[in-house]
Amino acid sequence: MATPQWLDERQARAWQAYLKLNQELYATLEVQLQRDSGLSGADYTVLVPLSTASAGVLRTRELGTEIGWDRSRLSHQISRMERRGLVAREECFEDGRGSMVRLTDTGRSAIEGAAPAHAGTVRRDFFDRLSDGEVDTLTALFERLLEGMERHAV
Amino acid sequence: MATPQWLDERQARAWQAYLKLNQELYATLEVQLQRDSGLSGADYTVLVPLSTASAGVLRTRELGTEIGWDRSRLSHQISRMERRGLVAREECFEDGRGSMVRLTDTGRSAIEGAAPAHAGTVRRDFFDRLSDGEVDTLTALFERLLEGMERHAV
DNA sequence: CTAGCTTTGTTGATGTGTCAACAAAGCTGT
DNA sequence: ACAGCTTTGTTGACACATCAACAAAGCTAG
Repeated sequence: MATPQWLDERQARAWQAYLKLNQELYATLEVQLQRDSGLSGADYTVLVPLSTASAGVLRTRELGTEIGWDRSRLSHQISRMERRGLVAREECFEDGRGSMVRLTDTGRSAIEGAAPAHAGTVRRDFFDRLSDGEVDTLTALFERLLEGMERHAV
Repeated sequence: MATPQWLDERQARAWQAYLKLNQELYATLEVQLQRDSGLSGADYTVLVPLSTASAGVLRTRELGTEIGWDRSRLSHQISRMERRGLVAREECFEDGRGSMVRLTDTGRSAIEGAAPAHAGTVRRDFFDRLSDGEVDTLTALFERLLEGMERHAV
């Protein structure tokens, strides 16, 4: 989404920088993750909550809520990850509609192997170039923007 | 890409806010574009440089460089857009390997119809919630981060 | 000139994201 | 009990992104 005119010059420059930064940062993280661990960003996003859940099992719905994905997207992703042995589907006893996702040993090794280098890349390309004060400034601005959007989305 | 532990608390919070903001903002823009103009974000990105190019024609390679896409991604996207009549492929006379992409009348109407509402959404969810000083701060930080990444990418 | 390398673009395969349709189970009011 | 609504999850279709293989044209050194 390039968004040209209809923004003033100051805004256009800010917007360009924001879009470009996202593009570069996401691409870098995706490549690093894939190369060093064989995981995609989508895999990583799914594995993180599973790895911190007690027993490595989560209700599918919970998992989806936690990462902000809808049911379809998550179901497709789980199917692909199941094929590769990263997770396993299990029956949900409390609720016959539901299903559980279990982190396999393979999946746990993958996420534990991937996390340090991933976080290292985030630090190298993001936090190491910002002072503590700047990080706080960014956090405040991002959270303010987010709050505004959530109020709006309703 | 959720990135949990391995960042300190301040960093984790900043990173979460950044990821969430991107997710919300991109989703909002995508929905608004699609609903109000029938264009996707990918369509929009391709149409913008075409709409400002003289005669509405660009060398495919130039277009790709401008928006930072590789040849394959662009070729696939052009094929989909060509099917819908938004652009047309033409022969490149100066260089027999190349090809040109022309913005059709349909494509021009689409981008001109879409731009104001798109920019309006960007303003509403982003710039209207930031002071001029904050916009400048963000621009400076984003550009600094970008510069660091480009140096690194080599 | 021409053999080999580079540049440009297309294609097919596969992973990812969104949408609409569907099915099964749970819930609610009567 | 049960009809109708909601919740949860899966599936198929299609748009989008990435990668590797390929082909054709240009370039360059001998």
